[in-house]
Amino acid sequence: MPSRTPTEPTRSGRPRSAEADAAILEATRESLVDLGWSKLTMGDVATRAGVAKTTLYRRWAGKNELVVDAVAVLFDELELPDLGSLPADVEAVVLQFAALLERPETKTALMAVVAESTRDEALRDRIRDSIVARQKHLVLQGRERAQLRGELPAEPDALVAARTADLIFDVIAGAVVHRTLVSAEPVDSDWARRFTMLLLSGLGAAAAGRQPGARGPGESRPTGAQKPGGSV
Amino acid sequence: MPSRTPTEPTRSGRPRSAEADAAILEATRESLVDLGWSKLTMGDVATRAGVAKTTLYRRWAGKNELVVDAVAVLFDELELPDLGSLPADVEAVVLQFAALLERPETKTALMAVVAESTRDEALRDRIRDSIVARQKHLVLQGRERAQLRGELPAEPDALVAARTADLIFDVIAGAVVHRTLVSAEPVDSDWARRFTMLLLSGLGAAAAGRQPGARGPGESRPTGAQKPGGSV
Amino acid sequence: MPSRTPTEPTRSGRPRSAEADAAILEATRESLVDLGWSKLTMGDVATRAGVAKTTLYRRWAGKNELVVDAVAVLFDELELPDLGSLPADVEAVVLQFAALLERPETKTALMAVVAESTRDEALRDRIRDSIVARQKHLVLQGRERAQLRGELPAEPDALVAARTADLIFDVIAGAVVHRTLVSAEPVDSDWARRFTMLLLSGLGAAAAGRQPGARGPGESRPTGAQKPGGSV
Amino acid sequence: MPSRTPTEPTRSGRPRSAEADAAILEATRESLVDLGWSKLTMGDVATRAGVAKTTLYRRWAGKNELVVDAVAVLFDELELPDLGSLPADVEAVVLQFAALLERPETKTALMAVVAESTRDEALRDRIRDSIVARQKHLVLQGRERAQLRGELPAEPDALVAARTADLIFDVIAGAVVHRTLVSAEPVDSDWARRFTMLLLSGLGAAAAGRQPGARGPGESRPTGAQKPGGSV
DNA sequence: ATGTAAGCGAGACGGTACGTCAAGTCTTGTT
DNA sequence: AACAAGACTTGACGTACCGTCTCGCTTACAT
Repeated sequence: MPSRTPTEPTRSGRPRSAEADAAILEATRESLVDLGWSKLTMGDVATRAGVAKTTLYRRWAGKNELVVDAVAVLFDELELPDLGSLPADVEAVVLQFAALLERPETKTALMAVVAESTRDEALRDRIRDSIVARQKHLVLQGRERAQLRGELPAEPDALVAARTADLIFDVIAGAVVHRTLVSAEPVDSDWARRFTMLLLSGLGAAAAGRQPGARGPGESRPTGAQKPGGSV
Repeated sequence: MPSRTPTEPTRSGRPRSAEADAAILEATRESLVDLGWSKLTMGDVATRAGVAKTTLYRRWAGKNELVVDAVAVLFDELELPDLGSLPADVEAVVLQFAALLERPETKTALMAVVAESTRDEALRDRIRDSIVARQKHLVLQGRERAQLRGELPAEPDALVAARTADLIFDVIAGAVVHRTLVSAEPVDSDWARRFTMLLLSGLGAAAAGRQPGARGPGESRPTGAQKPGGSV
Repeated sequence: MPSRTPTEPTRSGRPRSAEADAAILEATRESLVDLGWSKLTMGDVATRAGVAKTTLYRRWAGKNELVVDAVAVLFDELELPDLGSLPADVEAVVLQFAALLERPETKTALMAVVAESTRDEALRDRIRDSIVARQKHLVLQGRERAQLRGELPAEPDALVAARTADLIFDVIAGAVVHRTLVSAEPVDSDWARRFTMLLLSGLGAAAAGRQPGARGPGESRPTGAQKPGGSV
Repeated sequence: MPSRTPTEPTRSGRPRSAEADAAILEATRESLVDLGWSKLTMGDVATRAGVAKTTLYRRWAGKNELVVDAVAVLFDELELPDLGSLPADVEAVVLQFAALLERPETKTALMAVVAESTRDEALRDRIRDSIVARQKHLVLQGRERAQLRGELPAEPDALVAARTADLIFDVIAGAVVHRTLVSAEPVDSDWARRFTMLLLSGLGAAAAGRQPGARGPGESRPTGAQKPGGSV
C-alpha cells in the first residue's frame, strides 16, 4: 500500500488548511473581478481570504502562479456538447469559450499571465499544463465524434493527426481570443457561425484536395479558390 | 492654405524636445528587451533616455500608454509582399508577423497592454488605433490583389466584405499570436503553409458553397465535409 | 556729473521693471499669509505677482533672501511713541512688537529665516542688517529720551552704554519672541506691564548699585515700580 | 491589580524594534549636524540609521515630529547646579543653555520647528510638551532654592508665583535664544553675568516695591548686585 | 499525555517604484 | 537686455506593495 506521493514523505507538524486554499483561490478571482490583474495585490487577496500573507507565500511563489491556479479551474467548465453535427458542436464550443473570456476575472488574468510567461519558462509550462493543454481534448473529442458520424474521414497518420489538432486548436482559440480581447468585438452567434463555416470548409476542402487522387503536395496548395470564392 | 491647427495657436514657452520623444521610445523598447514588461519602470526608461521622469509623465499618462506608443511603430514594418499568388503572399505575411512577435520587446509588451486594456477603455482604443487597425489594410490589400489576379471573385456586398475582412484578420492574427505566445511553439514555414492552406481552403470552399445555386444561408452551413475531409 | 552707481554703468537693454519688484514683495507676503513659510514656493509667488520665475531669480538668490526682503519692511513700522514716561513707552513698544509678531506673515517667516541663517552666513548678515539692527535704534532712542526726562542717569562710558543697549535689546526682543512664538501665549497689556516693570526695575537697581553717590533707587527707578507695586 | 495599560492589550504581530528607534534618533541628530534642518531628508536619515523609509513614517508623521523628538532629549541635559547663591546658579544655567544652543543640531533645529509650529497646532503642543515645559522646572527649582537660602521672599499668592515663573522663563530663554541665534553673538560669562544681574535686580526691586514691610531692596537683592555693582 | 514540528494571523522589517511637486536652469519668441 | 511662458534636470516627497522576518498561538501526529 503505497502511502503517499514520494515527494511528500508523511509530513509532520500541523497540516495545511484545505479551507484556506479554497478561500484564497476564491478571493483571488474576486479580487480579479474587482481590481483587475494589475491592481490585484497579494495583501488584498490575503485580506479577502481572511488569511495572512505568509500563508499565500507558503503555497504559491507569487502573484503569477496564484492567478494561474485561480483561473485554471474556470477553463475546466468547457465541454463539447453533442448537438448532432460537427458544425453545431464547434459553434457551441466557440460560444462557450467566448463567454468564458468575457468574464472579467478571465479576460484580465489570461493575457496578463501569458505576458508574464514570455519571460518565465516555469510559468509558461504551468499555463500550458493547467490551462491550454487541458482544453486540447475538446478538439480531439470533436474530431473523434465527427469521424464516428462520418463527417470526417479517419486519419491514418497519427503524427499528421496530432499536428492538425494543434493547428486547429491554435486557430480556434486564437481567433476567439483575438476577437474578444484584442479587437474587443463581441463573439455573437453570427460571428461564431461564420467562423465555424470558414474553419470547417477549410478542413474539408483541404482534406479533399489532398485525399482522392491525390495530387502531389505541390498542387495541394490551394490557389485559394479554384472555383470562384467569396466572402465567408 | 490651412494655416494651423486650431488647438495649437502658436504655443508660447520653450517647445518640447523632439529628440526627447525619440530617445524615450527607443529607451522604452530597449528596456522592454532587457527587463520585460513587468520589470520595466518609468525611472529606468527615463535614465536610459537621459531624461527626467517628469518629462515622461508630461507626455504619457503612464507605463501602458508609453509602451503602446513604443511598440506600435514596430508593427508598421509589416507589409504584404507580392509573390505572385495569394497563398504565397499570405504565408509570407504570416511569417513576418510571427517574426515580429518573436522579438522580445513585442512579445512581452503586446499581451501585457492587451491585458491592461481589458480594464481601460481609453487604452483599448489606443491599441486599436495604433496597432490593430493599422494592420487591417494588409487583409484588404491582399484580397484586392487576389481579385485582380482572379484568385478571388469580386464581393458585391460591401458590408459582407468588411465583415469577412475582420473575420480573416482575427483568424490570422489570433492563430499566429496563440501559436507563438500561448502555445509557445514556433511558427515555422511548415506551420505557415499548413495554416495558409486551411484558411484559403476555407475561404474558397465557403464562397463556392454560397455562390452558385445558391443555397440559402440555412444550408450554407457546411456539414464539415460533404466530401470526405481529413487533416490539414 | 552724477551719472550712476559704479556697479551699474548705464545698463543697456530693457531696464528692470520697478513695478515688478513691488508686486513680487507684496505677492510674497500674501503667499506667506496663505501658505506659510514651508509651503510658499517661488512658482506661487511668481504667479501671484504676474511675473515669470526667471524674474524672481534675476533679483534674489532664493526663497530665503526674498522672504527676508519681503518681511523686513514690516519691521520699519515700529516706532517709539512718546507717552511721557519710560515705562509707558516701553510697554507701548512691547505691545507694538508683539502685534507685529502675531501677523501671520511675520511669525512664520521670522523664525524660518533665522533657522536658515544658522547655516548661511550671508543670510545671517542680511537678517541682521535689514531686520535686527534697524530696530536697535528704538532702545537708544528710548534711553536718550528717558535721560532727558531724568528717568535714567547719564551713562558716562560709551562702551558700557553700547553693551547695555545690546543686552536690553536681546532681553526685550527675546522675551517677546519667546512668549509669542515658543510659549505661544499672548502678549497682552498685563504681561507687557509686568515685563516692563521687571526690566526697568532691574535697570534701575543695577544702575543704583553702580552709582553709590547718586540718587536712591526710588528715583532712579521708574515710577511704575515705585508705589503701586504691582506684582511681576 | 495593576494588570496592564488599557491601550496595549498584548499587541500581536512582530514587535517594533527598539534599536531602530534609537538608531533613527541618533541618525537624525547626526544628519542635522551634517546637513542642517533644510537639507535634512527622511531618506538620508533612513540610510544613516540603516532603516527603511517606511519605518520612519510608521513612527513619525514627518520631518518636524521626528526632529522634535530627536532634539528633545538634548534639553534634558540641562540642570540647575547648586553653587551656593542664586546669581551663580542662574549664571551657570544660562551658560549651559547657551552651550546647548550653540550645538549645531540644536541651533538649526529649534528655530525651524518653532517656525513650522506657527502653522501646526499639534506640532506646537509637541514642542511645548517635550521641550519647553520640561525646562520650566529649572525656574521653579531655582526660586525654591533661593527662598530656602533667604535670597528671595516667599510668594504667598500661588497664581502670582506661577505667572512670575512663566515671565522669568520667557525672559531667560528668550534673551539667550535671541542673543545666540538672532543677534548671533556669543553668550560668554560676561554677558551671562550682566544678564543675570539685570534679571535678579529686577526681581528684587519689583518684589521690594511690592512688599513694603519686608526688607529693603538692598538685602532682598542678590549678593551679586550688591557690592561690586558691575554695570549691566 | 505530551512533545515537537509545522501552520497560522498579525504586523514590523528593508526595499523598490510610484506619481507628484518644487527648485533652479534653459530656450523660445516678444517687448 | 529684460520679459512671460513653459519645458527641462534634479531630487525629495509620502504611499503602496513587495517578499521576508519575528512574534505568540494553534493543531495534529508520533511517541
